[in-house]
Amino acid sequence: MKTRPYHHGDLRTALLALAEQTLRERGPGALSLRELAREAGVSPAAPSRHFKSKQALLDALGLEGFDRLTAELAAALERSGDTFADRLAALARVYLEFAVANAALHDLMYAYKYDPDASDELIAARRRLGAMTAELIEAGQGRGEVCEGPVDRVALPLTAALQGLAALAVTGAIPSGRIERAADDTVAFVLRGCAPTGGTTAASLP
Amino acid sequence: MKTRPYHHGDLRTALLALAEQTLRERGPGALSLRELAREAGVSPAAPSRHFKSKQALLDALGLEGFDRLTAELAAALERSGDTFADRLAALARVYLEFAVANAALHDLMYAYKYDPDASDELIAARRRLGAMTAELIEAGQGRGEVCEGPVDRVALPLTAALQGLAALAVTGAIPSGRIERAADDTVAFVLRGCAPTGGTTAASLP
DNA sequence: ACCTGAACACCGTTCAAGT
DNA sequence: ACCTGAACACCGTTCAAGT
Repeated sequence: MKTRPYHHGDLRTALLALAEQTLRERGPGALSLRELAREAGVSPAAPSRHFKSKQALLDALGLEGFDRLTAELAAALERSGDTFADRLAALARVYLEFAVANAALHDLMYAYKYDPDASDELIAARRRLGAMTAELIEAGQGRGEVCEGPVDRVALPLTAALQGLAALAVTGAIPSGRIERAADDTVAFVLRGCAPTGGTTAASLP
Repeated sequence: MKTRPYHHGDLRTALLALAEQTLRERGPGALSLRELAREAGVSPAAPSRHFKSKQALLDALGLEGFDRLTAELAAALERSGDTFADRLAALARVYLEFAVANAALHDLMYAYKYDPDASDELIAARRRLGAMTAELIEAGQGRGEVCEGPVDRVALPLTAALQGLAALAVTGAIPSGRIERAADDTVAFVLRGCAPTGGTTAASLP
């Protein structure tokens, strides 16, 4: 007779998977540690062995999100062309897709604002993502397709535009049928913003 | 002898004020209807006469935030110069200031994503804010300082950049000492993005 | 090492009853 | 109309005890 073993097997992973499902299907307000434990067939106190608090579980979930997003972006850049315009378009497309397809998770990833001692790992993951766009811009500067100057002065507005676009899409400010065009418009907008001064735009370079 | 009257006087207003204070001082996670009631010197059931649920109180708070922000922006535009560059800079400055000074409230304003039946008033308030930037852009087009075309195709990227900038500032991605320069950079970035095609930028017009 | 059972101090919401 | 008191069905977290 197949009886439940005393040990779950991999409760930590199971809890994370269940949490992500709940997040996706019923939003962050519906996420309860006790309910997760029930769904995993385990006592209310069991999760505390793997996550010292509910916030710790949320942090772990957010970290997973950053890792997945970073991997998807890296893969997309791998496949993309060499011009700054091509690479920016690829980045924007994948980022927006991720944010829309994982709206609640994407929210969580940037919601460590009120965490008393925000998880260091989470901040590090975010920094890794930031490093990707910095590399993108430096390469663009090397090709003469992006205006010169400290990377941050371009990276910040660029990141703001992309993240803001994702926020608009997720909150429904953009009708879902027009998300792709909004993305194209934003990429064109950002390209003009990044263009070398006093000359042609990056998009019009050979 | 001064004894507490049976009626509070203006419980609704008192609850909203207490809620905003808690939000500001201890973040959204610390917001409890019961605690608010305690602080107002009233029974746990009393708030339900004024807000049919906790979410309804949050919606009312968000609505208040939109009203205040809209008023501040309108006042700033009133005082500002006539060029698109001037008006955009004024808008950006005030918006960013508001977001940073009211971080938790600003968050709340855009957090109706998972509200089952998102408050219509809240959506309307947001639309009013959107109308302000649309007017800004149309005026800029009228002066030949913004590229032609459907307003949305400029308004969306512009809004994305400003909202994204606010998000970066609030989450601490921008060191608080460099927020003002980041704002200036973003305004310059947006100006280039909005500029009439094939010509000088809006910033360089007389 | 991993989990249970029971307890503690909280929640939001509802509803009869009071003023 | 506005509020109280008491109840209901939940929470997150802790801690001795079990396997």
